[in-house]
Amino acid sequence: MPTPANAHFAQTLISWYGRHKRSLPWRDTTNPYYIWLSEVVLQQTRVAQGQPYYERFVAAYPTVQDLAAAPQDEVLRLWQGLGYYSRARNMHHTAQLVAEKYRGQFPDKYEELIKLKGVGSYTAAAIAAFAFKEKVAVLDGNVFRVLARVFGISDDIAVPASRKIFQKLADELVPADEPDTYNQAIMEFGAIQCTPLMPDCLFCPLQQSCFAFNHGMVQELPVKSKAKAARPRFFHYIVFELNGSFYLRKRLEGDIWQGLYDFYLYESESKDLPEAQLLQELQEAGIPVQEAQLQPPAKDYKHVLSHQKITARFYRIKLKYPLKDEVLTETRLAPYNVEKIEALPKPVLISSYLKDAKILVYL
DNA sequence: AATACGGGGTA
DNA sequence: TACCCAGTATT
Repeated sequence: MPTPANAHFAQTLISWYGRHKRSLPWRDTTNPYYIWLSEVVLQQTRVAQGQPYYERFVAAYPTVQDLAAAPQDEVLRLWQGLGYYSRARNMHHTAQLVAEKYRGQFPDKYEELIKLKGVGSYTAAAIAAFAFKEKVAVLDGNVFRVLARVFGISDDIAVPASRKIFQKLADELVPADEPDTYNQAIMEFGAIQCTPLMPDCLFCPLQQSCFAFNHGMVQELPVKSKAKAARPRFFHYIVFELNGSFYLRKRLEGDIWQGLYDFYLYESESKDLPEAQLLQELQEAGIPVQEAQLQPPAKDYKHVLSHQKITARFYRIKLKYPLKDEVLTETRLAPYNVEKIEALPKPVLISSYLKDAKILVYL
């Protein structure tokens, strides 16, 4: 049973939610497939950014069987631009498992859900609560923030060990009768009212009982240690062109953008790479290129990820003859015409270049 | 316990 | 430009 204080906390949030909740497509269903889809899309992603993707996925794949049957390239292409592409790969994998092994039925318990690839503690709790009304607490960034402020918890939310503290409290707060509404409510409250930067404390229904507000610590909570600086990387892309087709290759495991397509890539340790050295590298890779063929980069592309700061240059080369088979095998490059390129899943950096270079005109 | 994995929003 | 956001899998 919740303590009176806990019951008040939950009731206050549920009441606030009734008045302030946004109308979002995944809130009108208890279909675990749609709820799972929305939760995976929304991992590490703002609602405004994820919603169009969710709608496109539902339209393209109305059932888990539809998603399971889709080619990976198509799934990744729909995911293009959302980032953290392992989400899409794991989602696809899980769709195939559910379709084939579970007869299209998602597990209906937290303990089973969390075994699915791409479903961690947050997503398992979200599906269990929203689709099956299981009494489990979701713990996402919003919940961390709201609990840290209201209850005055100063543990660093960036360190995994703190999770136990927050999870225990979150678990105690969930009301047995409406875990679904309560979990939606606390996340929505964090996203709209108790925001990271300028929380609306003036009109907050928890103002009176909020530790952070009462102690002037709203700016200080939650405590979160800073991430280390992104590592710089320098990419030199060679864009081989032949009769209106361009050579691309699918990226492998072990680096960013696994499963997405880009060009022949030479990476250097520092920003500047003499053209002669680049030609030398190509020569050694079995690709004889004359200096005259090489169209120098128009500009530097800066592409910032949370953990890497990429500077990219694109060198376009019009070939007179196709690349040799040995080279294609070695580099895994293959020629694609413009229509094919459009359909391939590509990193945003590659899409930007394709647009600037007027290779793809609609994006 | 620490690190890798995207991209877009805001001040 | 600089900083902010915050789930899952892997090491």
